[in-house]
Parts: sequence; structure tokens; C-alpha cells
Amino acid sequence: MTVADKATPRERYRAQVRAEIKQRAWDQIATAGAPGLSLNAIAKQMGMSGPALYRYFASRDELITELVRDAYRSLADTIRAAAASGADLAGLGQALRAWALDDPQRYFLVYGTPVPGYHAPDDITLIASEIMDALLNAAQPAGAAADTPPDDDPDTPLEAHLAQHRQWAADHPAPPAALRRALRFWTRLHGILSLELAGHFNGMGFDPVELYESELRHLTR
Amino acid sequence: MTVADKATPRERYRAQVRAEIKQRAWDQIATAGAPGLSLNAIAKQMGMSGPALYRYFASRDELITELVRDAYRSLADTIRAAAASGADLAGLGQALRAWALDDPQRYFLVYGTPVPGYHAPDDITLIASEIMDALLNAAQPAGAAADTPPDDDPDTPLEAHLAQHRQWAADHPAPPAALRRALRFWTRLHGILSLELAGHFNGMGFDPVELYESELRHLTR
DNA sequence: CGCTTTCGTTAGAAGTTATAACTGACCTCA
DNA sequence: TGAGGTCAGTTATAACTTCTAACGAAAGCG
Repeated sequence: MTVADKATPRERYRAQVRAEIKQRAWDQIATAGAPGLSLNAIAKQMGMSGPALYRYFASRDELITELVRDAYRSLADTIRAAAASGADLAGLGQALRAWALDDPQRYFLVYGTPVPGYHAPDDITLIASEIMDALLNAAQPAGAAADTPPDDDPDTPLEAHLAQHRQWAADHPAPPAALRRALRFWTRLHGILSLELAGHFNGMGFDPVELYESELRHLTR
Repeated sequence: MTVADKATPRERYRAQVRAEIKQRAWDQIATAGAPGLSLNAIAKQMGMSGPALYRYFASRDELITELVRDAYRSLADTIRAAAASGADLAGLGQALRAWALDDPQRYFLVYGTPVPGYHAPDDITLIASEIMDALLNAAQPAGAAADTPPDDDPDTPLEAHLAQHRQWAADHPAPPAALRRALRFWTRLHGILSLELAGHFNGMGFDPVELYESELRHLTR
């Protein structure tokens, strides 16, 4: 019994139409990118005339914001699910890559070029910090200081800085080394994924997955 | 004596108008991003009516492609200039960061979200490989195998793969270790810059430059 | 059954890119 | 110096886009 079943017929219909709009929006974005999204085209595809869509989304921006929210939510769920099934940092890396390759434009909706004026709603930044939280959890291994610390490249100046500037991890007990590790995980993997999905490796001849795996090895050694 | 001086008055005028169009296009992109670029608005700003611009650029896409080309050219020149003045890999990293921060939207024009259908002209990919070349030069230190190899994190599987898949560096004598180093330089620094310029570090409290410098230290240690 | 809410419609305003046809100025060349 | 061609910029127009306003009709609720 899903949520939709519990609502009035009108609400069910409304939810269904909204879902179809979003689905077709995803299709358009996948083939033409976010700037190629056209409300009019969606309406025509659905057999209704332009302005009808404004009953469901106040503006084109609101629709896109909704898609961004869903993309963030999807990524957060993917990461959390991987973490819940016992994946270590390397496992999270694999999950992240699979999620990115599954729908490149969805990845770019989250991590792509921002519109200068745009400011994400609070609930989206909340999801972002949820992702960060999962990363921080995985960044401090189970037997933390017990056995020989299998650390990747430590960096005292950076850790000193992070120790004093950790608003983003204020409510997380991770030590500076884990903060550093989580940040590197994020930035390094995003660097590869972003360039790969944008096609900057095309024609170079090597397989990006080798580079990705190599970075994962170093991050978790 | 610049190129403009040698041309006919008509060509000089034409070049000047083209330059002014591009300048205003940059201004628009800086404040509204690439999707916010409007040919009509530029024409009005310049005191002429819409279609006049089509004498100078065949389409909006052609104008943007021209801007992308200039952005690539600017980056390549910046990197080459740094390399020519004796900068090592870390120095190139500093130059790259300065260039990116100087005009974030210009950076995104090169490394931002791609339009799915778009394929860059050959001369642009040529500039890209020119950048890669400068990176490869700096990635193999002066006294390469002479003294104790001050290597960052080696990775045999990755280097083995790169040794056999080096089309992108076919005409460059750099050893696999240098290929790996150049690739990591590129992807890691882009990862940080991309997230920083997109504002993903906003409100986290730490200074991205610390992370950037830390990565540079590890890449060049 | 009647009232109200909501959905979808058409009409229209204000934009956009881009093309076609025309005018007028400049530049070259005889 | 005059004639012709080239080229810049114009207006008009088509085909789009987002989005608002006003209206009709259908569906749900008391």
C-alpha cells in the first residue's frame, strides 16, 4: 500500500500526472540536457496544451528544482543503501560511479555547472549533508586507532586546518584524518567522473575505470 | 603592429565589432551563465537591431563555440606561460587555480556540463592536447631517473594499463609514471576547482585552498 | 441536487533564434 | 570621377519559448 493509494482520487490523479511530467522531463534532459527542457513540448507529448502544466508546476524553474531534489535524493539513497549493506569507502566509490554512469545528466544536475543566481532550497542542502554524513561514517574505519592505522596520504597542515574548520562536520565525531579522507574521496572521484561523463577522456584511449579504481585503492589503502 | 593594423578598414571594423560582441557575451555569461546569453540583448546593448549580429556570427551556437575556443586558448596560454617561466607541476597547479578563480564561468565553459549532442571542432581538441602536452612535460621532473625518484603514489596496475593505452600521449616520451601523474594532476585539481566554483563548499567552513595545496604537495612530493 | 474546487482550454503578452528581402553606405576599379 | 559590387544594418515575419488571464466544463463534497 503506497502513499498514493491512501489519497483521494483527485490527489492520486494529480500525483500521477506530476510523475508523468517529471518522467518526460527526465527523458528530455537525458537527450538534450537541462537547458533543452521545454514545458510546451512535454505538454504536447501528453496531449494537452501548454499552460496546463502550470497547474502542476508553478514554473520551469520549479520543475527543474524538483528534478534536482529527486536527483540528490536518489544519490543519497544509493550511498546510504551501499553503506547499510556493509560497503566500505571503496564500496561507496563503486556505488557512486554506478549511479553516475547510470544517468550522466542526472549527475550533472547535481554536480554540473551552476546557474550564477540560483540558490538551492534548504531541504536540498540538507540532503547534501546527509550524503556527507555517510561519507564521514565510512571514512573512519571500524577498528580506527586499534590496529596499525592504514592511512592514505596524511597531511599535517591540512588536518590542522580541518580540525579548526569543521562546521560541516560539527555533529560528527570523525577525527581530522577522516575529514581529510572524506573530502579527498569526494573531490578526487568527482574529478574523474565529471571529466569522464563530459567526454574529456574520449579518444585518449585509456579506460577511466582504471584511473578510478586506482584512486579508490589509494584512498582506502 | 598588430594583425588588425594590416587589414582593410572594413576588416578592421568587422574585427572590432566581433570583439565587442564577444566582450558583451562574456559579460552576460559571467552574470547569467552560458544559457542566459541572448543575441538580441547584445544587439540592443550595442544599439543595433537583432538580426544585425548574424552578419558576424552565423548562429548563437557559433558564438558560444568561439567563446569556448577563446577560453581553451586562454587556458593553454596560461599553462604554457607558467611552464615557460620555469614552473614545476605545483606551479602549473597554482596557475590553473588562478585562471579558474579569475572567471569561473570561463572555467565552466571549458570543463562544465556538456550539451549532449555537441561535438567540439577539431581545432579545440587540438588546444586541449596542447594543454595535456604541457602537463606531461611538467609531470616528468628534470632529473627523472637520476636521483631517488620522488614519486607520488605509484600504482602498478594503473601504470601497466597506461603503458598499453597511451594514444593521447603517443608522440610524447613520458614514461607511464608521468602519464599517471599528469592524469591525477588533472582529475584531482579539477575535482576541487569544479566543486569550489560551483559553490558546493559554501557554508562548510573550511578553505578550499588548503585542500588544493595539500593535493599539490602530494602530487609533487 | 447544488456549490465549490480544480482542471484544461483558448487568447495573448513578451521574450527568444533565425530567415528573407530591402536600403544605404562604402570601396574598388575602370 | 562615375559605375558597380560588396557588405552592414534595417524591417517584417515565422516559429519557437515561458508564463498570465479569463473562461468553460467536469468532478467531488456537503
